[in-house]
Amino acid sequence: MLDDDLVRKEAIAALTRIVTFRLARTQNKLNAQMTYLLRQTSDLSLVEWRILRMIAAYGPATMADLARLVEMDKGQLSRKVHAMTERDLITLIPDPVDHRKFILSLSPSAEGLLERLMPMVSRRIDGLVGDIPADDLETFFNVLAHIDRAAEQRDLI
Amino acid sequence: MLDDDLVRKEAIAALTRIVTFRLARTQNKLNAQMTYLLRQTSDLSLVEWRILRMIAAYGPATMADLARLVEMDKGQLSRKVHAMTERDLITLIPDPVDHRKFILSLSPSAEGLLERLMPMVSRRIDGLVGDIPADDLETFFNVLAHIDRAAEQRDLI
DNA sequence: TCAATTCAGTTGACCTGTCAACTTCTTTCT
DNA sequence: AGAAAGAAGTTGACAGGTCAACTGAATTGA
Repeated sequence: MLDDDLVRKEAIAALTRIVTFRLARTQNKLNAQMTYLLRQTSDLSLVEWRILRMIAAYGPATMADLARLVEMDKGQLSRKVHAMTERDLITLIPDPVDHRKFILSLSPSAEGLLERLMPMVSRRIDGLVGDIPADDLETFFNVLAHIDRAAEQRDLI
Repeated sequence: MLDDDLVRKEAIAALTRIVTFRLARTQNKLNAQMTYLLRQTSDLSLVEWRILRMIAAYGPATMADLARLVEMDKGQLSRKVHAMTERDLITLIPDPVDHRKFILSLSPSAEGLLERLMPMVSRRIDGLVGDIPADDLETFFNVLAHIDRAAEQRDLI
C-alpha cells in the first residue's frame, strides 16, 4: 500500500470515528432535550410521545403497522400501548374483521394534549433547523442517506 | 401570521420531524451493523467495543476520564469495567497517588483482539464515508454541529 | 377442505441507559 | 489542623431496547 493511500485511509478513519461518535452524541442530546421538554409540559415519556405522534400522523392503525413504520419492537409497543390505554391516552378497538388486530387511535384527551404541546414543538423545530440554508440541509440529508444505506452492509468480515 | 410564513413553518416542521426521525434511524442501523460485525468476529458487545477503543485511543486512564470523554454513565462504566477485568480484557491498577482511582489499560489479549478486528473496522469505515466528497462531508458536519448546539436549548416552554 | 404456514399480539428474559444515593478519599478554605 | 466541599467509584432501582418463545387467528395451497 502506498503512503498516500495510508494517509488517506487514516484520515477517513479519524473522520468516521467522528461520524459515528458524533451522530450518537447528537442523537443523545436530542433525546435528552425532548425528554426534558416533555417533563416540563406533560406526563409523557419520550417513547409515549413518539407513539402518540405516530398515531396522530398515520391515523388509526394497528400495532403491527406502527411497529413497522418506526421500526419499533412490537413487544415494547404492546406493553406501552396497554399502559397508555389505562391512562386514557389511546383507545383500542378490536378489528371486527381480523380478530387478531386492534385499531389504535388517540383519545380525546390525548388529542388535546398534542394540541397543547404544538407551540413548544414548533419552537424546538425552529431552533433545530430554522436557520440552516436549504442547500446545506439538502446535502446533510444526502450524506445521511448515504451513511444509512452503507449501515446496511453486512459482508465486511 | 401570513400564509407564506405558515407554509414555511409547515415545511420546516415536516423536514425536522424527518431530521430527528432519520438521525435516530441511522443511529440505530449503525449500532445494529456494528453489533452484528462484532458478534461475527468476537465476543464483544457494542458497549465493550467502545470501552476498549476508548482506552486504546486515550491511553491508560481512569474511569472518570473515560466517562467524561464519551459522556457515558459512570455507573454503567464501573460495572462493565469490572466484568471486563474478569474476562481479561482490561487491567485495573490502583492509582498509587490518589487512592480513589484506578488506572485502566488494555490487557495483552485485548490488544491482540483490537488488532485482529482492525481490517474489518477499516472496511466498515470505508463503506460508510469512503466515497462521500470532502465538501459534502464538511457541510454534513457543520449542520450536525448546528443541530447539536440547538439540542442544548432548554427555554422553549 | 384441512394441514402447514404466516401474521398479530403477548409475555418472559436479559441487557443497556439513566438517575440518584451512598462511601471513601482528596482538595479547598479558613 | 480541621471542617466543608468536591471527586471517584459503587450500588440499587427502574425505564427502555432487543430477542425469542408462545398463543390464537387468518391465509395459503395441495
